Amino acid sequence: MSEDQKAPRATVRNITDLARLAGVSPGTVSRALAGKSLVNAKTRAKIEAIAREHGFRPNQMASGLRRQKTGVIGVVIPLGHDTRQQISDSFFMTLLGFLADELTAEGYDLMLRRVVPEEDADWLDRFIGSGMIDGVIVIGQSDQFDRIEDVADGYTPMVVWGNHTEGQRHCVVGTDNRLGGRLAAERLIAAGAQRLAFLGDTGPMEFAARFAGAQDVAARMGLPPIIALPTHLSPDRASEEIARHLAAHAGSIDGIFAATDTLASLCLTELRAHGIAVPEGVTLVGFDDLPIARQTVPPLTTVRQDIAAGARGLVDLLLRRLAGEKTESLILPPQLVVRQTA
Amino acid sequence: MSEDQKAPRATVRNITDLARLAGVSPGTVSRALAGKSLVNAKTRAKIEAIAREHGFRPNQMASGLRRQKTGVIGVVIPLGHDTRQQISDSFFMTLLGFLADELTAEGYDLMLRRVVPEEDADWLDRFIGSGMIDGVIVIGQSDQFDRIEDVADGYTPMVVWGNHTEGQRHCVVGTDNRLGGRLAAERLIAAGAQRLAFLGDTGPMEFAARFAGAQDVAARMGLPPIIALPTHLSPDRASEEIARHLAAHAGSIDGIFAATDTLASLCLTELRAHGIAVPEGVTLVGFDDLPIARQTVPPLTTVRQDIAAGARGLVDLLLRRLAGEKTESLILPPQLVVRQTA
DNA sequence: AGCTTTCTTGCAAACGATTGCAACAGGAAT
DNA sequence: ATTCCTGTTGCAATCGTTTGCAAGAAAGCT
Repeated sequence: MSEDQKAPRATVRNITDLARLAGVSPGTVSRALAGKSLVNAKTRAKIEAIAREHGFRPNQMASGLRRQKTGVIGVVIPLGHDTRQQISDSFFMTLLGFLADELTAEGYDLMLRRVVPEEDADWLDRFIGSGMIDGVIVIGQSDQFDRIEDVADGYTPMVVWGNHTEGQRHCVVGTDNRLGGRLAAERLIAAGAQRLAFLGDTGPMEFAARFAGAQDVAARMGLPPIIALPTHLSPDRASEEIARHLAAHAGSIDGIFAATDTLASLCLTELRAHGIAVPEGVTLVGFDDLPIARQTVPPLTTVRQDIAAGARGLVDLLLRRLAGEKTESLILPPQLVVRQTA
Repeated sequence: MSEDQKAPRATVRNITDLARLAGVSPGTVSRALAGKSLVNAKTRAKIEAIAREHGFRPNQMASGLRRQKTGVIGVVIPLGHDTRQQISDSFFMTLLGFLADELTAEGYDLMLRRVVPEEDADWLDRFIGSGMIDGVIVIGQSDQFDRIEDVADGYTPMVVWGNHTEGQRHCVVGTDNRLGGRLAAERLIAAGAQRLAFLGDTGPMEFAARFAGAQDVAARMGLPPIIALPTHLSPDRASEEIARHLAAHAGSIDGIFAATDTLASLCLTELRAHGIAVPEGVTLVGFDDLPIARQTVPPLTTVRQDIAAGARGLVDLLLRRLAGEKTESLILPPQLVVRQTA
């Protein structure tokens, strides 16, 4: 009777409290809750019952401290100069969503951190050294390639989304951007364009590679070099920049390769505003194949990145690295999706 | 000399190693690194120098365990029946981006967790009880209102993004969806519509409130009740569902209130496919004012939610609650943005 | 019965940082 | 010179869980 009254009242804050209630030692409770085989079935049942009744869960901090692993994977997004935009960038966000799925499926939690490398040179070491994460996924190299390289040798459980460069030391997962750029340029040319432009910042490595790929094709075909029309990525700034570019190069270009679908979509809007028909007046190809590509008017021809496969690759490689394996980078093939803008 | 050689070689894994190098006790190192005032300036400088030289950072797990606070805020997204879509949903993702900003600015880390309540009834308690987080932000009530209510009394540091219901116990931040619904309906009617439809699932509370608000207006104006055209949220399924709805109700409706801009955009595409002009044949209003709303053809009239303010509110309230304050819910006013679809 | 196995369990030492308390130095005040 | 501060520092307990080791019990073997 007094037991019936006391039991629910007692708060179980730790394994020791629970052990007392169950009449066993803390060690046994730990083993029971961890599902180890070395505990008697009846004892385990009893412990589990009490735990359930009190809604008790072992403290992950303590567990993490003792086991020297936390069950948390860090995901860090370094923001370039263009601070604001990137995280709201659909591509990264979609990737993040898939990452969350994959990590959850593998029993890991996800710790998200945005960093501005310019304000905090130490961003990567700080995250890694915090002791809070078992491994780290870096989304986008931004302009931090060197810093990532510096860390790569000393810290194994790291995988990066980005562009692959010959001989680099850090493990990367990403689309073959150069090939993607080639596909885009080939399509523009096949659709009749001769004087091409690349729309977007060529600073980030991924974009630079896309630009280079397109340039390859132009050179091979004997066309004039592709001109770069730099923009920021945030929609508001990009829109006016695009308008300016269009005004400046009105008649001199007939094919545009946009660094991302987002830019392509904005470009489409500006083209309409300038009374330029697509694909009749100018052909246009985007990159990513985000959902928006299907809904533009006309629907956007673009180069598809398989984001889900990318997320799967990132997590898979990271887990293998956590298991001590030495892994190679993973380069995914882009795929041209022909719709109506080129 | 031997010191010069030995110092860089020695690995500093914890505060004790560092203390040995500095010739002080671990306690002093802890105080120095924590920036407490009770340590001599010279000692502190020396400790900091050694720490920097060895790239040492105190282990957050241990610190968290001892201090009983982790510096991490959990952000959990409960996924409804419609598992896949939600996290890639632009609205939630944008909110998440802003949350990351705000939390970072306040010195907190963000632990992201997706859960499927149907598979894991215990999702909220599990997260809270993990000991890994100081507080939790729930993004979207989904169909978990009751469970959230259950927890609200026993666990203070929780704030929820969602809809406010009279007398609820958990602290919520959200847009006044009912008012938003009224604004949308009023606009549709002002633009000449008489027979309205609501496009979207009316299950989630937010959507139900938007629907109800619109219904209020229809009733007040003496119009026939608004019919609900349910859809899923994932673009692929939604598209065909919208097509079906349009086929079924072709001539019988002249104004559509879409639950989200994403749906509105899809709807616009389907309307075009059906040869229905907007706004001449049908008027259309969306909800959210996502970037895409500006880029549809024609640009979308919509009801704006101030996502940045929402994120700020969530974090602000959560911090106040962490400080022990008892806070009220925060209801943000929606704002009609008139473009060209109504 | 005596001895080896096989299961279960308890004990106690970690994991690494924090912090109340006490101690000690050096200086100021008496 | 004695006493009292004030400012620094060390000591050791603590946060809650895990786990190697050893002990005890039960069961199997000769």
